[in-house]
Amino acid sequence: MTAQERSGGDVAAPGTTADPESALARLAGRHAAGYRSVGVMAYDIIREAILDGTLPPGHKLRQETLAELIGVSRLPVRSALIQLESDGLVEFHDRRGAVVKSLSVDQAREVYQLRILLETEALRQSMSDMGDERLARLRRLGRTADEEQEGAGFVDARTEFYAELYDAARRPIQWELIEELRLKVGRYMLGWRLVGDGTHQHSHDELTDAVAAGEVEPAVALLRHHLEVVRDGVLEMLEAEASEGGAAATRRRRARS
Amino acid sequence: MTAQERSGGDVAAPGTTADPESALARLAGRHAAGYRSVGVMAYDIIREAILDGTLPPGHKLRQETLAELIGVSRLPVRSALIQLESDGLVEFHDRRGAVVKSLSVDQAREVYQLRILLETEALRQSMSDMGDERLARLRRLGRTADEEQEGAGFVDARTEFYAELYDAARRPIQWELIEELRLKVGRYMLGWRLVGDGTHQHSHDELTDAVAAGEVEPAVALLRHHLEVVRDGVLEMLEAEASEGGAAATRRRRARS
DNA sequence: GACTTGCATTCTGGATCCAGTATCCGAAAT
DNA sequence: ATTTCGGATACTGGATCCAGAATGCAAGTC
Repeated sequence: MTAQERSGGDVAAPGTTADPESALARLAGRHAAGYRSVGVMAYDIIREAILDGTLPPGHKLRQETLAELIGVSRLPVRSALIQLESDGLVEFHDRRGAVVKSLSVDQAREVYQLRILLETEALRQSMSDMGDERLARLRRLGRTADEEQEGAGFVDARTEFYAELYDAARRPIQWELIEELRLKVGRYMLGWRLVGDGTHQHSHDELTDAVAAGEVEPAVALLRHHLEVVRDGVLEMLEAEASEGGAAATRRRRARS
Repeated sequence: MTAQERSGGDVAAPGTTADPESALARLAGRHAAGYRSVGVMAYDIIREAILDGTLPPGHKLRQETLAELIGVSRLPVRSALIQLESDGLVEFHDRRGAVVKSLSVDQAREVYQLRILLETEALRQSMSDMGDERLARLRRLGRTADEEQEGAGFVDARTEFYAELYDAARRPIQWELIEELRLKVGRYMLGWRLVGDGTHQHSHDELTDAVAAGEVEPAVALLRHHLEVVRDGVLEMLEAEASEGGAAATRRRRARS
């Protein structure tokens, strides 16, 4: 019972989400199974909680609360937070703890600009060296990605698909950069998808077809278009959130450093 | 691997030769001045030690040794190592500690491929929105970068120059990615520069001229060529090191002044 | 009644301490 | 003599403990 009523007055004021505590506890339960080190478990749990919206942007991350929620000491939590800072998901305010980093509209635009640049190039290079067995894997993964609907599995399936599409094994650094960018917008992506109309459900399959046919420019065009559609959705959502959420943010007397 | 470390140079025997120990101790001295947190100090020290070659690739990083060398506890060292892992400079081997990550020839080639892609694009965008005062700063920084010769200042000056050239302030994420890539090859860059013939000493100035004239494609060509030259130098060095140093350098420590 | 200042609470960052495990060396057996 | 098994060593990862700093509250004063 150490978590007082502060949750009502401090951070969780915008009542859209049920309190992060219980949701995060469930996450911790799912992840409870064997991990080699609790540090990476804490990292995975917090990371997933941020990505699926359990911990919304701006949320203050108290080390002790997270620690007892996950069931470990504060130390692995700190390790996890440091990693997440390098990932660009959380932000440290000197001596005042960490908060979930939020993305400005400009930053989101920048991310998609970079993703288009990097991923179209990755696709070109990947297609210049495409074998049969990679193609088969790609088709299987694409189908799975199109089928998976719910949160965690959906993200994982998509990730595997793109890892294969961009030949992550042979271009690890390129893939690392792309993953970094995808991570930054991951939390907003999911939110967008919930309100999406499903028009682009089968984009993976289409893309795979073009790749299988060896038609580079059409495939690149498809990919670019897909990214642009997602970008527009995310930007729209962010802009709405910025104008409407501005009042709430002001209500919280959060001073910036 | 690195049998020499365990044989005695690592654990005890202080003041043997000009080992990483003493060099790192000097670094720690330079950095001793006021830091808000010792964690970031440890990070800076170890990072710099890796980049300037004091801690060569493959070197085993014992937490306790680093801790007492820097003069802090093991905990901030761990924090620093975690951050450096995210930066791609060190590598953790489960339960067996961390080592300085080395770059394969393929990975180096990939890095430069990505740098050319990202940095030429960054230059194009930056030049489409170039003001007078940015140009002035750029010229000043470029001159400084061409003048600075010795290690630390050289790297810093170059970084500032490119930060201005690519308009890091207005495109923070793009700059972040570029920095990440530069970091990965930073350690090898320096080694290459020591044997460089100085032909490209004034590359910053030339580039600034083209940028000032507003000639986009010539400027991009200059930048690309510069990167290609550096890439070839680094790759050449890495290949030589891989073939000749493979057997000898593993067990025999590399003497560095 | 409002503002300022001082004190108490709380939370982060750091240090020390403890347990688990991987490596290394030696001894014994084949 | 070589190989394998067991114990000792030592290092990493985690937990608990401690100090410093920032925030919030309250009391006193203008």
